[in-house]
Amino acid sequence: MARARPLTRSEQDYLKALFSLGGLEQSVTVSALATRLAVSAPSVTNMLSRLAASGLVRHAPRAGARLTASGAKQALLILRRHRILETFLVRVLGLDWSEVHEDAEVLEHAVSDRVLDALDRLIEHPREDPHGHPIPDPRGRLARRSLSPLAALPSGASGTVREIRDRDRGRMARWKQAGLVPGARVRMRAVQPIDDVFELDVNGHTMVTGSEGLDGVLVERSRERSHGRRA
Amino acid sequence: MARARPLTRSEQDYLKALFSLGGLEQSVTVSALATRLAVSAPSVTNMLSRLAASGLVRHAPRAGARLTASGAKQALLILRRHRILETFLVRVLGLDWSEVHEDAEVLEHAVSDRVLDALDRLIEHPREDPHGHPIPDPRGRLARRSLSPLAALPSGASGTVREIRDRDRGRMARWKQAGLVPGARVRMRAVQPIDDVFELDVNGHTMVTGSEGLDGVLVERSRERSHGRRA
DNA sequence: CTCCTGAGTTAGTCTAGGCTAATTAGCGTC
DNA sequence: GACGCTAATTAGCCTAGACTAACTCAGGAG
Repeated sequence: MARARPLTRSEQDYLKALFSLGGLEQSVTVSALATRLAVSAPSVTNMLSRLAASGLVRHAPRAGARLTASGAKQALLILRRHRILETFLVRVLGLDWSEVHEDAEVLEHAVSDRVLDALDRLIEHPREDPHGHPIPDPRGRLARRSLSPLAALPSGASGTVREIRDRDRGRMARWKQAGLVPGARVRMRAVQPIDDVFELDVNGHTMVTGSEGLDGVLVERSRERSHGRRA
Repeated sequence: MARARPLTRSEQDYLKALFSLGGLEQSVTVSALATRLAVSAPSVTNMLSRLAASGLVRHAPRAGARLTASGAKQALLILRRHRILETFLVRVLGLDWSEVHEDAEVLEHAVSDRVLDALDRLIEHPREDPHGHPIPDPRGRLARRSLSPLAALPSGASGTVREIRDRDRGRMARWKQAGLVPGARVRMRAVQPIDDVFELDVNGHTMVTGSEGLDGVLVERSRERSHGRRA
């Protein structure tokens, strides 16, 4: 429970991964963490017990790990730094939103609170980062939204892209080129589940694609003019 | 001589300290480095031999260490990052120039080349940082200037402040308040070496001070209207 | 009910980069 | 020329955080 010293870089990375894989409730397996962080399973077990000793995670042997309230708060504060940095990198430095992730990943551990606040002020306290992800507030609270994967949109339904979650830079760049960015209006023209082919309108243009990674695109369903087969 | 992997953070810090204490020519003692970096002497010996093995410093046992050409280049490139960051922190984020050093110290190791270039572009490729220090060019070349410590100015002589080198934040803040910043015009009204009292005009205002730390203020002597007792 | 399999843990090693304590090498003094 | 001071080096240890190899346990197949 005693956690006097500040979190090390690795500790922060584990907390972030834990949050991103399991959120606030779900528990995450050792192997999922190992894959995500590109480390071996023993490294994970080892770090988890240390984090458990500081009261940041709960770790039942052979049953995965889950963030405690205090761990979740830390994770959200790191996420906040990450997203503020990404927004800065894109909006002020003009870097490409499909490529800033790695930079933010490093800087989030290096930037002092003073500099972070100044950056946040400079970009005028945005609520969302360039991928459309909501930015936690300074106390670590995150706006909840109910979004669905683009691939789950029934044919005929339409919505607005809200988040891009993919980790594949190439794919993100392609999507960006196709106009599939946060804020874009999309309509599912046709779904052929057998062939795994999706035909959709993106801001007027038609796009045909397989489902590969399409669940990394989250949309907000539109209520109006719902002439699709909704339940 | 073999140096495949990128420099670690500590290695970079040692190179920077070596440059700042001994420049390109002079050799630096182990204890000076230990003091500057706030580590023990054995740690310094240890790191020096590693740097020597990578061909970045020359280290004769019990005779101090000196940068090699390649070490000097690395040091200057790090200095470049540091100074670009300080300039960004002051000019864009509006932080106080007497307080940005620590932040730059951390960020210089974290910022990618891509982000550094973008920052440099944003601040329009300055030649000097907010303390007046020249910024090395992208190939690690530093403009040479001939400046003298303010305390060495004979009475009657005047000049322009070019650099503030102090590491004491409080003192820097005081100087800043008194107008003793890069670009300020100063004239030495009177020097009383016995009492260690200096009386000077700074941008019109008169300032009386002891020599304490005054050699951290570097001025460029004016040639014109030299009615002081110059040699 | 036993056995196999695979996920997870334990044990032991490595590297970077610190540390303290003990030793050595010069250098100045007498 | 011996003495002692201080700077530097050596020796040995520590922590964070990784790794591999070897062991263990729980859950599904038979």
